[in-house]
Amino acid sequence: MSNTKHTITDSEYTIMKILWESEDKLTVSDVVSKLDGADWTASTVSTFLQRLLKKGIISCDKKGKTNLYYPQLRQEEYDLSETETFLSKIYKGSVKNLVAALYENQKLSKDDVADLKKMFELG
Amino acid sequence: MSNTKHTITDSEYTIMKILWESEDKLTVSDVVSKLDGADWTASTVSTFLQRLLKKGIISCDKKGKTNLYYPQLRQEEYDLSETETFLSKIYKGSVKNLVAALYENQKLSKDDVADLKKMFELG
DNA sequence: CTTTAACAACTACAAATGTAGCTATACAAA
DNA sequence: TTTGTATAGCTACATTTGTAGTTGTTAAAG
Repeated sequence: MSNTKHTITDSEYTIMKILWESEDKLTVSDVVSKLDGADWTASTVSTFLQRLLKKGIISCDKKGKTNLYYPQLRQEEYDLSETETFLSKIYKGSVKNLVAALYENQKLSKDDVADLKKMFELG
Repeated sequence: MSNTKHTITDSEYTIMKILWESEDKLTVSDVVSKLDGADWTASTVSTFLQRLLKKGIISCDKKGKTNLYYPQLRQEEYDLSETETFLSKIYKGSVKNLVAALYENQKLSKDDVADLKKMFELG
């Protein structure tokens, strides 16, 4: 329906992962304390949350003055769409091409190969 | 050594694909005429080429006044690095996770599956 | 030799992105 | 009740990205 196809930047994605991982709705400082690598100020995190809100990718409830943020988009949904974009950009849309490229460049461990084999033998 | 790790934007990547596909070094208007979807002016294409030059991702020779552009980075090299960045961002670095996600969401055709199977049986 | 078409180089500018500082307010501690 | 602390809601600003106009020059065409 509403083709409000907004992009999520890398920084925003970092925030989204935190929201997706959490069962509960989170405040700004909840998010800050869950930041791992990135050390952003609360102000910065707040800006990213505002931008995500504006894009309709998250929502929030108000508990008094405090905002409680939560996703409006499921992670699988977003990840799949990103994956398809990526595959068509680099691999003409074919996973096979991707896997082949990694394989040919010894980027797959024996375990990877074994796991993939197993996965397909059941299918 | 020189950690001049520059990023290639989507538009720049479109240009790079054209340079990679060509055997010969290309002028601005060669590139323009090879543009498929995107219709950019020569000016725009020229800007992208200048930026790629500045990033050291391409070089050019001068033939009189005209510049002849060509890649300084192999496509496989770039694509692999992009792929690894992508995999770690979305799939914890594991191709298996990617393939599994696509598989579980019926994003793989029977042909894809057959091809992948074959690929691993030989490995 | 003069006009023109092509091109490089520069300048420009709006939108998106990364990053954070203020300010007013509300809630909790004292 | 006063005071500190967290927070939301601006505002701000540099950088990157997408996109193109302008200018000066050169090579080709006539």
